[in-house]
Amino acid sequence: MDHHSCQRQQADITQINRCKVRVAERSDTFTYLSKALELAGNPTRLKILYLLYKEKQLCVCDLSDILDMGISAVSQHLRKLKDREIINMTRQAQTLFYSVNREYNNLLKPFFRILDDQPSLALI
Amino acid sequence: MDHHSCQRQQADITQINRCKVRVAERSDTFTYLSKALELAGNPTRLKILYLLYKEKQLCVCDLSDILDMGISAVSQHLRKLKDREIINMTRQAQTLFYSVNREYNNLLKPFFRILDDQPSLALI
DNA sequence: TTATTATTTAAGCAATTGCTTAAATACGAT
DNA sequence: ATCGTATTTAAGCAATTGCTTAAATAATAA
Repeated sequence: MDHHSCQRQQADITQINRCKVRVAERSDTFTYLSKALELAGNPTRLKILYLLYKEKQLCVCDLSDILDMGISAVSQHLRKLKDREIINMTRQAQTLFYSVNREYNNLLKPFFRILDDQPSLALI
Repeated sequence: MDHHSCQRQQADITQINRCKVRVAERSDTFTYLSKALELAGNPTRLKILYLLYKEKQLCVCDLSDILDMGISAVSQHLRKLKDREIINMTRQAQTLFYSVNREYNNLLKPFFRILDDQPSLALI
């Protein structure tokens, strides 16, 4: 479908075409990044990811306790993260431990750093 | 409401309490970051943000052309970004130009860099 | 085997998202 | 004033999200 109903007279055709190329060339990267950001953009999931980053590994039960949420609700967040391979799972007896996948640990590190640098409010 | 129905026997109470403190101390930062990531996590909005970053400023009409989407749809994405002050707006005659707010430009720079580093598929 | 513990999965539902279409607003030119 | 251009805003709706509750699965212990 065409949408170019709006063409302002001073539109810079060169700029518009350059932008179309930028987007087209990076199509896969936009998909990759937006899927990761979409998942990290939920406050509960961002907390889960940060906690896994700090503690190396946690189980659904720990997270349920920490976040004061139902186990099932947390489990479903973990499932979404696991489905996109943002986190890994390992079993130790009955307990399933989750950890952040190395690749995504690096991708999200700038945000984890911001959370690390957070000055403690407890000092006020 | 209490949710701590699950208490595995080997649960590390010290770890759980440490995590609760981590989350509580960073409550505002989690909110701030997750709101930004939530907005950047939509593929259309990530493209808009990257294009504004590269081109300094664009109007809704340019973006509509580049992304092959209706002007109204793009305008509503811009509104969400403007409401959270992720982008700024300046008028030049009839045309409204949008640009990325400096603070969020820095916050999202790691992702913009990944998009910049994207090897051109045109070379294959 | 049966029970217990730890967890996932399925079903259901209210709230939110992202689009479409149509109406409203704002500035500029005649 | 009136018209054209550029854009936002409102209304409506299908699709998705994130929770709850209840049922299913998996490993261990008795």
